[in-house]
Amino acid sequence: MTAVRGSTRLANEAWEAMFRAQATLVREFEFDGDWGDVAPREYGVLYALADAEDGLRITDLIDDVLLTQAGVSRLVARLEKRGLVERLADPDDGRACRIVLTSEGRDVQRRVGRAHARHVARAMTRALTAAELETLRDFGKALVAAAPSATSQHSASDSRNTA
Amino acid sequence: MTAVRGSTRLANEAWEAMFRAQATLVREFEFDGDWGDVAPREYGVLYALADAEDGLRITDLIDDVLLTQAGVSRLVARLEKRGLVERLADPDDGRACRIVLTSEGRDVQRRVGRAHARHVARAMTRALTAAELETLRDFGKALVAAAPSATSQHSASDSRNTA
DNA sequence: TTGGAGTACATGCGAAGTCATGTATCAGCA
DNA sequence: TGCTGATACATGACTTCGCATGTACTCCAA
Repeated sequence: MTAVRGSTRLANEAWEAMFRAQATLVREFEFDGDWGDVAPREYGVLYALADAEDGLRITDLIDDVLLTQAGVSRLVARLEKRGLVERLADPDDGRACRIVLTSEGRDVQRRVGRAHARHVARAMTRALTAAELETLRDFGKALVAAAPSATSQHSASDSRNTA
Repeated sequence: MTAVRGSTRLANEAWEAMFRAQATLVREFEFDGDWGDVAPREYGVLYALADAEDGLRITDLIDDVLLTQAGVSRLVARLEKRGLVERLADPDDGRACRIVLTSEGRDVQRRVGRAHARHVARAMTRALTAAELETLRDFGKALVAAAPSATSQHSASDSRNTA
């Protein structure tokens, strides 16, 4: 009803601002964060696994670390070689494997996670108030909720929901 | 100000929501966008160059495409080989080069840019109102403004402590 | 003017990612 | 049961990126 034309410009400004903010902060976190010897993407896997009681499958991790299936497979292989995760056979599906944290992997996740959370909190609160953070969180959730759920780039028409 | 403890959780929720939203949309744009034969990162270079009358230097592009100096150098070399950009000698600095769009590069940028802008607008407006987009844009700018400005990691022996 | 430190860019090399494809398993149907 | 297509994962070939380093140029101070 209102001017659709003008909102295109506004929408792109908002996207670009969000994009740059994200990029800027990711850089800051990568650069002077306490990552120890785990790369940010590796930490992403450990973080995702930390909340999964029965482990996760390779395909589940794809959405968490923004990588292709092949990339996740190799990343998990590296983490396994370093003793941070373990590959177990999936009891329900002979093709799949369940990735779980080893106790060392859990230690690393907790240690890095705490430092990272502090860093994130510092970066966010130095710019936004609590009320604004709440609003930003809601915006983020709304954007994800409004997105078409199929994210896989191999099976193009996978319409399953995030568990 | 308010309880720092509780706001740590909120700040991390906001960060994660923003992170996921960005990742989700980037995926969507990459997957079913009209990129033609230019990768998203390559488009980032063309986009940055589109607004620069006198071209940009390699070091200017670093912040735009989120790559190291070496990465930008190679990326520009590829684009040059494909005839989309051109390297000119910088009249003011013999070490530097000014990257400018060729006419073909400008065409590609415009075509891809229009389609991309429409896609971005669609994704943003389907979740947020105009007022919310404005707020989100302001949040993004605030986050960038509050960040420690120079995060250049391209100078090899920069003053950083490897933990 | 000149020597040394700093900056802009390029490049060798290894790490890490994607694409295409292969193997094993699952699911549905005759 | 046997056949067909889809799914989960691994892997070879290739591309791309970062780190370390090299080269050429600029700037400044003595």
